[in-house]
Amino acid sequence: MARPRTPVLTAARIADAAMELIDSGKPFGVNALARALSVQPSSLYNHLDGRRAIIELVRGRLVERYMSDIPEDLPWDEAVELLVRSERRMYTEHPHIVPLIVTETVTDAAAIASYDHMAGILLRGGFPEDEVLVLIQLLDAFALGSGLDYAAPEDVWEPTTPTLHLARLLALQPSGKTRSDQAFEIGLEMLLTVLRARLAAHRAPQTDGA
Amino acid sequence: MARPRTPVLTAARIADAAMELIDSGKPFGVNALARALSVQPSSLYNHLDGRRAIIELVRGRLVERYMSDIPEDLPWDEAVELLVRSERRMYTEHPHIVPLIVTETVTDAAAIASYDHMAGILLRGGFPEDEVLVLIQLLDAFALGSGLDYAAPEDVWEPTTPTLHLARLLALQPSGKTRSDQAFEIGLEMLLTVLRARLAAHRAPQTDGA
DNA sequence: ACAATAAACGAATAGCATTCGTTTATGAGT
DNA sequence: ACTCATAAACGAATGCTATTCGTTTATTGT
Repeated sequence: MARPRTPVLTAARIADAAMELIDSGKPFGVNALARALSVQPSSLYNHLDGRRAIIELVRGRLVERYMSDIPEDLPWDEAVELLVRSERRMYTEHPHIVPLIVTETVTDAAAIASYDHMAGILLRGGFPEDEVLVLIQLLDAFALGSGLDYAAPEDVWEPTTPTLHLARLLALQPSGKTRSDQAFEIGLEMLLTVLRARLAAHRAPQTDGA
Repeated sequence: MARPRTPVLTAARIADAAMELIDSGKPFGVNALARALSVQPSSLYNHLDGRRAIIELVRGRLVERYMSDIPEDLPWDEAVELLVRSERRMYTEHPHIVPLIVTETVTDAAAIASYDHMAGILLRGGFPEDEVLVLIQLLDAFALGSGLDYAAPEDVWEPTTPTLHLARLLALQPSGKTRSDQAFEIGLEMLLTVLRARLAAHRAPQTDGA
């Protein structure tokens, strides 16, 4: 086959198929994706720059789907809560994307824009410039870890040797997902609490009576 | 060559070579490791169970090296601080291990023991059983993220499109490592603060005047 | 109409992890 | 001391992977 009369592939079609392949749980790869599209692997390179680009494309799709539509006029802490909840939902509903994106540099425009959005929220909230990045990173790591834990807590820790506590704590809770939900709520509440406290401390640094 | 008069490989030798290969920054793989050991890839399987086992072995080595020797009689918050600092140092001094271990289930005995140790500290500190795991996960994710950021902040976010804040915040600080150190100190202080506050709330749940 | 580009294929490359059969040396048991 | 199971190496083979390159042909722009 040479150039087809009507194009077989599009970045969008590739992204859709990639998401489907990833969500199916089958191992993701360029060749496997080409097979799913009934196309030769090399054909994909006419539309994309290889594996990493495909993953970034999928990341962008998900970010657009889950992280857009955050109202602009919310108080900073409500906006942060909404963003973290959205990000976690993204991971819990697409858990197989997580191992693929955690090891890749974020270059996708929508994803960058989302982090930029978060930066703006924190800056407008009053956090100092040299703190915003670490806060974003902290919240991001929390959302990511929660998503991973939701998908498969036993895929995080798998004790083979006897433990004093860990095995019991892992087995303690009823359903893994209910437990993970509770854990997420606890963690989110803690993070929001500490953010609010820290902001208050910045606004009134003299009140610690030193 | 058949069986050599004196064994060429040992699990320890393999682990050493694997650490060296990983730390060198060259791509890690079974074949590459075998090449570094002047051995056929298949020979490694006489001592180990493949790639994942090698990575877990290296994880264990690092955990033993960095996470042991935490005094038993410290107050819980000092012990937590020491553990998180140790873990972060582990990642900052061996950044290339991070992408390898984040996607692998923790099975190594020493690593499990370390998390178990942390669980014991938090339980003895007075945290409720159904909170300990999420706290460990939060601290772990923080240490991991900090280590990654220290090694290469530009490997986390790489804006290609113009941003309102992110690019400026990334470029703001002098040296990446100094910035990352400050970020780590801020994050750690926040986490310890929120842990102490939460523990106090557990001990005196009636004081919120509901 | 013609040239440049776009988009497919197919073949080839170089790497990967893993398995299997073969060889031979070592160590244990009698 | 002899035998035999085991240990530990090799080498070949398998079936993946990502990527590049040349070829073909259809479409698009001038």
